[in-house]
Amino acid sequence: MQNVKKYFTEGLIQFTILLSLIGVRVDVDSYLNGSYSPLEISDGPSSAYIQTPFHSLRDNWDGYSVHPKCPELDYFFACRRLLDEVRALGSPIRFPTQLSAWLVHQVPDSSEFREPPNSTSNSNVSAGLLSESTGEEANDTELLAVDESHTAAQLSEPGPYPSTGACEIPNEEVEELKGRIQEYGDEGREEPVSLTQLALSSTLEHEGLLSSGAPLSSSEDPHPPDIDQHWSQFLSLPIYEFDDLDPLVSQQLSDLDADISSAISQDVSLRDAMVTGSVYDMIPPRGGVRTLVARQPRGPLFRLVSANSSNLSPGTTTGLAALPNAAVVNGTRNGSSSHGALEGCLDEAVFDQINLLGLDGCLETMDAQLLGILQGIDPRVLEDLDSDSGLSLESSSRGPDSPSASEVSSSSSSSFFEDEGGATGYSSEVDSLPSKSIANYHTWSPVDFSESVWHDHSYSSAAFSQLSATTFPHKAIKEEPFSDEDGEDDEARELSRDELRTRALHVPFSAAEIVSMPVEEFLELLEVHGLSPTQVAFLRDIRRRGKNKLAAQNCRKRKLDAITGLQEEVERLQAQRSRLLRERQHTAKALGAAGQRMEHLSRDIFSRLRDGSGRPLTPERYTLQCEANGRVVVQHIRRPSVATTTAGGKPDKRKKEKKP
DNA sequence: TCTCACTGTCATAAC
DNA sequence: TAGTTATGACAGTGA
Repeated sequence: MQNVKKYFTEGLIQFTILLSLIGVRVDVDSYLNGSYSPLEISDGPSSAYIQTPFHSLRDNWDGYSVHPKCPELDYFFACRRLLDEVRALGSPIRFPTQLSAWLVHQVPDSSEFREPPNSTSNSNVSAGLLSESTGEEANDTELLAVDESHTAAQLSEPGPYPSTGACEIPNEEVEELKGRIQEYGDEGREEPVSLTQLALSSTLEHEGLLSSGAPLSSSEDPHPPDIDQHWSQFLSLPIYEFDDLDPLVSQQLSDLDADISSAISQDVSLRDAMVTGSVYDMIPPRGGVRTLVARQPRGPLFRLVSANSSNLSPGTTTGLAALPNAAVVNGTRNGSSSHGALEGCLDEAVFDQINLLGLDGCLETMDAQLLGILQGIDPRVLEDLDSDSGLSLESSSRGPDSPSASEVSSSSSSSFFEDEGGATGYSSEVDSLPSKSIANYHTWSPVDFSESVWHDHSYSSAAFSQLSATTFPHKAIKEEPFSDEDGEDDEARELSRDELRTRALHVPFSAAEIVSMPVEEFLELLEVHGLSPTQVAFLRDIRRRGKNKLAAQNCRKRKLDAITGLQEEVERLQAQRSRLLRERQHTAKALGAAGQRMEHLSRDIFSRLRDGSGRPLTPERYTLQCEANGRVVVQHIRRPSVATTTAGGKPDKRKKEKKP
């Protein structure tokens, strides 16, 4: 990781210094504002430039977000060219990136910053970096854009740069500074808080990405002209793989090419590049056949799709849409070199098949092909079906310790694709498919190849009906789009048994399709293909289980929603109760206070009033009444008041007083 | 090893 | 009557 950071920083520093030497201003702030990366990739006549902001890269990588075109990247191409030239100079230089930015900023009036960039200033900058780099660390190492139209507003942005962040540096000072930079470059890694580390610390935001990427510096790059390609490869790697790339830093770039050259294609079209993680779209049923459009997420998928689909006519593209199986070719572990041969085999074969088969032809040939395939089904499959058909098919109650567990596991999922070595799981499936079933798959191109990769045993209730987005590009793909054999095993584990069986039976529909298709289509399917009773029962079980699975998911979701709603209702009612209790207490206090004030006022008033005989009126015998017109009258209490606040003996006194 | 959450499946009732 | 939906119950699985 340190090496990668070193190379990354070196490139930026060299580029920056070069530009500063030739008097070109480099606007880091534009990059800071735009969060553009200097690491744009891709070449070619299509100009489908892909910008790769590191912030978005890390955030969106799981979502396969490929960044759209950005016309402002024209700056970056010039920048990149210069960067390549700078890298070609060799001579690694260690220097904080932010200091580089500070160096190259130019403003007409640099009076605000008079301190020359000497070692003291370096220390100051270092301190500034230490104290302020946290707010800028997300941006300070990404892009240096040549921007002659740099505005003062941008320059005046707060940041770790001295004053306005710009100064004019004489050439001799630059030379001196270069020497110091070289010194720092030689010493930076040994210093506890070196400038290099400071620069690197400013890249903490991208540390995960840069932690173990490919070598970036041309100083150790035996193939400087290939730097873009290496960058492309570097950027094409998922974040989680970067830690695994540390050893690659010390390797030759040729090795790197061999390892990850397939990770991304240079000739990827924009449309391919825009493909996101949602790799499937459901095509409306046509002729009783639902089709899946396989979108390739990225990596070699781009290459395969772009290389092949570009040769396909619209009709054949439709054929591709009708052949979800083709996705397995590309989906077979993107970037996994271990499957390169298999990919090539499937790629060529399947796309040849695609070229031969259009959607129309596909539909017409399904029946005949199905009949042929059903005759060629692996006897073990039929045996399994015979022994495990109907509702008791593949009961989940079989535990691993059950005597039938191994039998079931081998018969239900692995045995169909298990090679002689007994390997199980996804890898075995992938490995064994070409040897045992590739012929059948070629014969049955419509068979759902895609689910060899984007299988999911969870029919997302919302997405399953549409078979879009969430069904096949399941979480495993999103989490480990470039995973190795472990990821393959995960995928194999996530491949539902029904999918496996469906595929093993070479039914021209995936389990998802069988479940989602209308009953009319399903019945038509059963009739048209002339399936055996066992196969009919199998398909019905698939449909029943799939629907019940959806129902169970919906049911559980409803239950959870109900529970959640009830909990929220309880919380709401509890809060309401607390509020009402508080209001009641408050009201009681207010009422008591008002009663006391009323009593005081009454006593005061009565103390001032006299009856006809000149005796003072007592509140015990008289009361004040407010009439509707606002008049306040004194009324004689004719009967004892229940609500009186006087002592318990007073009513008796009133009674006594009233009696006379 | 136990617990818990999640999931798939089966059985059954209701529509 | 067949198909679908809803739901309880059970078991497997992984954290």
